[in-house]
Amino acid sequence: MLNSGKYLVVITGPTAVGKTAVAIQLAKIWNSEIISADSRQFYSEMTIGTAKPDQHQLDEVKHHFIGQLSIHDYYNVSRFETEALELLDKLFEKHNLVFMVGGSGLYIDAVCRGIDDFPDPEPEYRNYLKGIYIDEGLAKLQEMLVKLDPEYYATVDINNPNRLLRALEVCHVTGKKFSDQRLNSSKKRGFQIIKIGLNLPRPELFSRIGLRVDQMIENKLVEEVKSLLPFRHLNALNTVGYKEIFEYLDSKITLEQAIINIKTSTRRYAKRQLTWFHRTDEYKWFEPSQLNEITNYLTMVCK
RNA sequence: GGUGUCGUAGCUCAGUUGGUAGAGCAACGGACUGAAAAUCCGUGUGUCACUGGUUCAAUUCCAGUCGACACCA
Repeated sequence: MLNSGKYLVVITGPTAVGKTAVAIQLAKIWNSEIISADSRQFYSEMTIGTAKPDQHQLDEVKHHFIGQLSIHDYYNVSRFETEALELLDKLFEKHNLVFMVGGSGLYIDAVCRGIDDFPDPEPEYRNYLKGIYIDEGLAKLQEMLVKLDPEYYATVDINNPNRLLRALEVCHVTGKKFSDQRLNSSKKRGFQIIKIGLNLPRPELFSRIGLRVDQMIENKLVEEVKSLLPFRHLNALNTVGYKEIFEYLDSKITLEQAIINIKTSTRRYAKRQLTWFHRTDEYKWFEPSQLNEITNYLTMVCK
């Protein structure tokens, strides 16, 4: 049943552009709620380094998917797709517009167009593959994949260990070729989707990134990271702002250098986000200050 | 003041037995369906400090100038 009066408004853009503030303003205007699509703000232990909305902002508008996980939990895009869709069903009972805000392009796409169904990975087998990668190198993984799934091998980036590992893992768990199951099809959703991108001229964005990193340090980022030191091997902590402070805590670099490195990594991350968002021309782009224009646009589009 | 070493990409440096130069990092561009703030790929952007000399040809050799550092006074 297609519910044409329901709209998911996606608000995205590079890190530090000012998505949170805009989303809160819009959600207040429509008296609605916010689904976060930020793969690092999920974790309750990571607050300062992920620039989560502060308590005041969280009190203004109901947010979902902020701090609902522990860094010790296993999570992935597919689960996010399922959980976000379940939640959207509920939210659309009360709201015509629901806002999804975040910078994790893959997670946004999973909600908007879906992701193919695969069984959950087996941790033991994943570790086994990782062991092979470490002991025998990339070439061994390539050799394994070309035998199991030559079609995928021909199209995949064979220098990217993550891609190879993933494909091998799926072949093993399902007993079928990865390429036969990777349909890359678009699923129909029971709501309309409106995509808004926020961006700023590069120098302005970069200066905001610098300021925000300085602010994180003032807000005691180092303390937060220090408390997570025992868990540094966890995937959640393979994150900009945390990696660099770990190096500082290891006395490999000075704090000053760590701060410079965080700014650099964040700029590069912002660029990667933009590359992802520009894959499609589905986004209508605004500057974060154009709240009136965005509001008018939404009013016009959401009938 | 004297002697020595150095001055090459945004940064750290390599190199050319004389034929106008290349690595890492940064920067810039891109890919990406269960790790995605992850992971991976591509691109060299240059008055080789300056001025003169030798030479067919100088970033390279020689002299001077300037600058940095070290040591000696």
